[in-house]
Amino acid sequence: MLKLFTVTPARLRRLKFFKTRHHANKWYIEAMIALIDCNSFFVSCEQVAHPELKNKPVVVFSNNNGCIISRSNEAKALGVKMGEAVFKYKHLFETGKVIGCSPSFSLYQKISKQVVQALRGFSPWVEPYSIDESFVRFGGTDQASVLGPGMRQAVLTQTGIPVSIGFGATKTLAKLASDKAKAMPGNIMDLGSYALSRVLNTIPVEEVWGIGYRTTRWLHRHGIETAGAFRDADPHWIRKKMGIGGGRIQRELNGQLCFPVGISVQMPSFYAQEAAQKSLLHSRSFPERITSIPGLQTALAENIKSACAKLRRANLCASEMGFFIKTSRFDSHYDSDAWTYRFPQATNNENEVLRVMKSKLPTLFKSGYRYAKSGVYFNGLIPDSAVQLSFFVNPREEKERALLGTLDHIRQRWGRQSIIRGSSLTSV
DNA sequence: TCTGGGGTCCTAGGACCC
DNA sequence: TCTGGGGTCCTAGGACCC
Repeated sequence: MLKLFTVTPARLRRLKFFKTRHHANKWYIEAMIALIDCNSFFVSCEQVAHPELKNKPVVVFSNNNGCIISRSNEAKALGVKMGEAVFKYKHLFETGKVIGCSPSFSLYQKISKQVVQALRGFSPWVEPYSIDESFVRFGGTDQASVLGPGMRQAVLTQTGIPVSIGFGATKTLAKLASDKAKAMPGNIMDLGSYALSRVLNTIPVEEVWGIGYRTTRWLHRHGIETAGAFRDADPHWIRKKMGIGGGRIQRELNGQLCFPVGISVQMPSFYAQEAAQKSLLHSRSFPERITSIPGLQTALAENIKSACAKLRRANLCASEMGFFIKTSRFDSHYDSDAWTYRFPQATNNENEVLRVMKSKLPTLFKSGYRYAKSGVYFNGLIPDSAVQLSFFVNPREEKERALLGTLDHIRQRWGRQSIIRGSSLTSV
């Protein structure tokens, strides 16, 4: 229930679409929120593209085929765990008991958009939350028992992707419901229609959206083990100890809407046109450890080129950049160093970024360290049309801009390695 | 000697999410 | 031997201003 405003009779007539109720001298508008969660999304996408993989134990690997990021039900049944290193299941892959796929993120993004499109047929309020999840808002008079199977069928026919759907009065409750839905027949769960208090008392508090590892440990120390116990804890104490975020989660568990649909907490970057993206990061683990400055420089140059290409594709410029190098947290000495730099003028020109990186890298580098990963990030993103041209425009600037646009074009058409700079060959 | 009470903006780091 | 990549939000503390 969403406490919006004092409801006058005139407003009430306009809001007939929603169910309203009166409680403790306040009017509430009842909304119903659904969270649609694609089942084993990356694997399901691979099965759409390669139907012969259906009903088989299949997993999708991360970049470098390092760890497992998606599993089919058959693979789960064989004991393959989410996020685990691939080498731990070497025997399963070598004997052909489990099929492993390298990831194709552009395929996943394409199908993700199709899923969102299918959902838009049911409500104007669809908020993509992650690559495989969307929130959808309905009016209080809509029936979950009708909408659930309808949406599930529509997504399946239009995209081939099976989904689980959870309904609740708030995003937090809908999220919990969708977790439960995975184990329900039909993959649909309506927490609004259940005896909510009893269900919440059976759910471990760490399963609540926004309660992570640190908070869970802290809550346990204070004897709060379940979602129900968290909901019933003293609100002032929660607000004081956990901040504004904790207070919101608690209120949402009580059915009071704090995270409206449409205002995204987090939005996948490829939906950036729907909500301005604020930062952009590109990072990669190395196939082998790197121990020299030239090696790191080559890796960072790759990071920078990819990140700048992303910026230009999105017609964005960055006000600030940063880069980092780190060792592996599985090695004996974990170490991470980063440096940020504010541009005199927002840019997406990789040559400028490269210059900054090359000049600063030697001061970050520590000899004797075995580096495992590098990355570059951009903050303060603004549309490139909004970049204020400096009074003293570098005449080279315009030429470089044109050249980069041409390079982007060629790489898009003939592949990333089709054209490279002579200078990038010498830096290895 | 005694030394107010706001406000804003920025940044680094923590926590969490998928 | 081998362990992903990409995001957001909130808070505390410092600088600065009147």
